[in-house]
Amino acid sequence: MKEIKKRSECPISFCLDFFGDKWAILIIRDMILNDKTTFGDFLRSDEGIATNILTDRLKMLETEGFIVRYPVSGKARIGYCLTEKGISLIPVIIEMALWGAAQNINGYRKEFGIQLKKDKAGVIKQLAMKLTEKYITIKSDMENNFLN
Amino acid sequence: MKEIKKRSECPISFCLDFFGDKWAILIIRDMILNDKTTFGDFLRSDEGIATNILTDRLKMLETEGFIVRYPVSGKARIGYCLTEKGISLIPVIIEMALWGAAQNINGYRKEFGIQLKKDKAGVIKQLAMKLTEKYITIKSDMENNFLN
DNA sequence: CAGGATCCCATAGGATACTG
DNA sequence: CAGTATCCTATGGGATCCTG
Repeated sequence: MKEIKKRSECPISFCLDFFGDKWAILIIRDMILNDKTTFGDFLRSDEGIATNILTDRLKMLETEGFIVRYPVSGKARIGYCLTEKGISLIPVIIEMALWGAAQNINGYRKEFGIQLKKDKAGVIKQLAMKLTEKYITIKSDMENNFLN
Repeated sequence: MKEIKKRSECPISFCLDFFGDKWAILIIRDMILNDKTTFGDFLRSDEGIATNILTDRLKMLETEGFIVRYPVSGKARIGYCLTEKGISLIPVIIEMALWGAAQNINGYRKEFGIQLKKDKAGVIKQLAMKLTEKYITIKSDMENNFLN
């Protein structure tokens, strides 16, 4: 598994050492903005991640405490959900989205960029609430199943 | 020179395709937060960038319009300065710093994180003003030298 | 469908020595 | 001091096939 190497005590460098991994962030993005939860969901993103890379990054994100695995019913029997630590990345992701949208005005998410500019704090709060709620539900479900 | 590959139309992916380069961001960080301007300055950062990598990234950042080279007097005859495009990265850098500081509370920049939490908008504005002023001065200097 | 296993190669980037 | 050049190795990651 690709491991995170801390190169210095600088918080920005620290952030980059994790965050600099392009694939990992795209998975987080998909969870935050696109409501994706399963292996297949992530696989189908436009950037075209390979299965071995996806497996690797999901493991890494789980090991580092950004996401948790949980059982689901249906064809895909595994889901992934952001933890509090994962949710804490929302502001960084949003700031990246704003910058990317500003540079890349023809991108298909121009609307999203504009919405963000209007009400960044609101969007962040709303996303965080939604994801936290989901996380809490899943956590309690898992604890209950464990007890039974 | 390492080239930037755009993998999709997503603004976050777009941001990552550039921003995901850990070395490039550390150079930008040094310019924004540590007032570094010369090759030697960047070389001396804690993360220990190699000379070939540094050269490569400086070229890339210049090509992509994030920085400009300018002549200076003294031992180091070349300086680097952020353009408007480079300055536009401040909010992303700051958000990363905040996240990094929150995760890595023992880092030597805890104080910086706390200051940021108290007055993020103010810090961003102040940094942007300072850097813009510098950029404008250097730009007009260079234009004058070119005319003479 | 989730993910493991393999093969294989392009390339990032460290170390080091050199130049103007 | 600001790069250049070269060598060399680790590894990221694409493609493909396999399994429970």
